[in-house]
Amino acid sequence: MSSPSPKLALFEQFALVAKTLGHPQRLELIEQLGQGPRSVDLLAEKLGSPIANVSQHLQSMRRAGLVAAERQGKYVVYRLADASVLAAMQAIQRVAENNLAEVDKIVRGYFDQRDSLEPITRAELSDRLRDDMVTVLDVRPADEFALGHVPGALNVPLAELDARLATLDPEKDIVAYCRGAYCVMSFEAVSRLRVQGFRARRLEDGMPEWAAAGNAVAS
Amino acid sequence: MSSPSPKLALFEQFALVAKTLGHPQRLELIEQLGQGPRSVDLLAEKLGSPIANVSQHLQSMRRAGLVAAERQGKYVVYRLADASVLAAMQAIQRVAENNLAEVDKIVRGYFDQRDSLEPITRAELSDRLRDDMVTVLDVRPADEFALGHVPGALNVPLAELDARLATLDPEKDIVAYCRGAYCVMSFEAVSRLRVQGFRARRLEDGMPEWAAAGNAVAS
DNA sequence: CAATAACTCAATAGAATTATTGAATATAAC
DNA sequence: GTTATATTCAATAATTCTATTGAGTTATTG
Repeated sequence: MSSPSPKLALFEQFALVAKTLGHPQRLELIEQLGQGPRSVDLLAEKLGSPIANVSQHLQSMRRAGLVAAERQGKYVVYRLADASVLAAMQAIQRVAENNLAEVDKIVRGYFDQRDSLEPITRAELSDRLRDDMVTVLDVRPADEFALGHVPGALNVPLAELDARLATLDPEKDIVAYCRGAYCVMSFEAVSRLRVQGFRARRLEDGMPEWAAAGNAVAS
Repeated sequence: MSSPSPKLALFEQFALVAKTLGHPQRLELIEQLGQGPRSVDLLAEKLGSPIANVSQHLQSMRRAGLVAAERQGKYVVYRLADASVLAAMQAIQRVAENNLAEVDKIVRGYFDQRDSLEPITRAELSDRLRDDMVTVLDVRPADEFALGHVPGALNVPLAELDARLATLDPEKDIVAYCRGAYCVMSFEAVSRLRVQGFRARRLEDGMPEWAAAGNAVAS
């Protein structure tokens, strides 16, 4: 805690933020919180981790200015501190995407269809939405959909995709979105839809970005 | 290295990037490399750290995709992997700036004049440069200036500021820039210039950002 | 006012990170 | 070739981080 120069003191604060972002589980928490405020309980369930563990991660994230907490009855509800947190996570993803061969390998290695990787931009989707030419698929689990989603989106959780193929209009293009840019469920959904002959693409990023871009979140 | 789900594998890669950003010394290295490629030797001298230590940090940064290295004669020259690295560092600074009271405290606590904190934007500076109404001061040490700077800037290292006050035109506004947005030398310079009656402000960010915005770097 | 649920706290052991030291390697200069 | 310089490597000890466990708090429910 003893920092002689203000420069070092500042860099220590910046490092605290970055270091706190540097843990997979905490990134997952940010991904979840990007969709809206959540209780410790629910987050722990989503991550499949012990509550005490998640609680500690959340507290270190609060100390680093990444999240804020508020008690609501018997729950403590955490939310992202502000939009800059998602921006920082995206900036980090961008670095990894550009410069780590491993990232490319993981994405390409897991999904066989190359074209399933080509995303559609938000602007493009907005255009085509006006003409009603496209079905927007929210492939997150039903409980996450229920807690907030983009208006007009159809909730088809990945687990139910096969069962609900018949209800999808094969004449329309399909755009699938998920939690965030690297939520793999949208990759998987598009891959499987294409095998079935649908014209499907995934949105370049997920719920929080699209909601932030002016599409109100329906609860 | 055993990652069952591709999702976790991806998040581990992202975490690697963030974790590697999470150390003050490595952030300082990025600040230095933001100004241009540098040898291990020079970086170690700038940071005042043992060469072996800096070398190890640089190597971990290379593994995380933050920097690239190239041997040039007996030197090994490191550079930032790409522009996304600086963007990520800025995004992290933004989070700290918005959400950590400590950052505000450090900046405001160290410099007494509040108005010295109000930065001028790049766009504003560009406008006023056309009318030749402003002196642009590069307050970095002479060796860093020599390795690359913004054309038209006057190099007045902080250490020589007092001695060179007489050579500055008191009729013109002064804009001071430094290494990056949080390089404290520009704060200090503006503060001291104001005490002497100059109309001085600092640029909202530093060398790399301004150079990236289309102002070629002169060597 | 118990009983329960949600969360935090404290303590601990294991793992990872860091700085330091001195040896090893690669290149250039002589 | 020998020497000097720049960098990396390897080994170590000190520190920090992480997950786990169980106990302690706060708030709701009956």
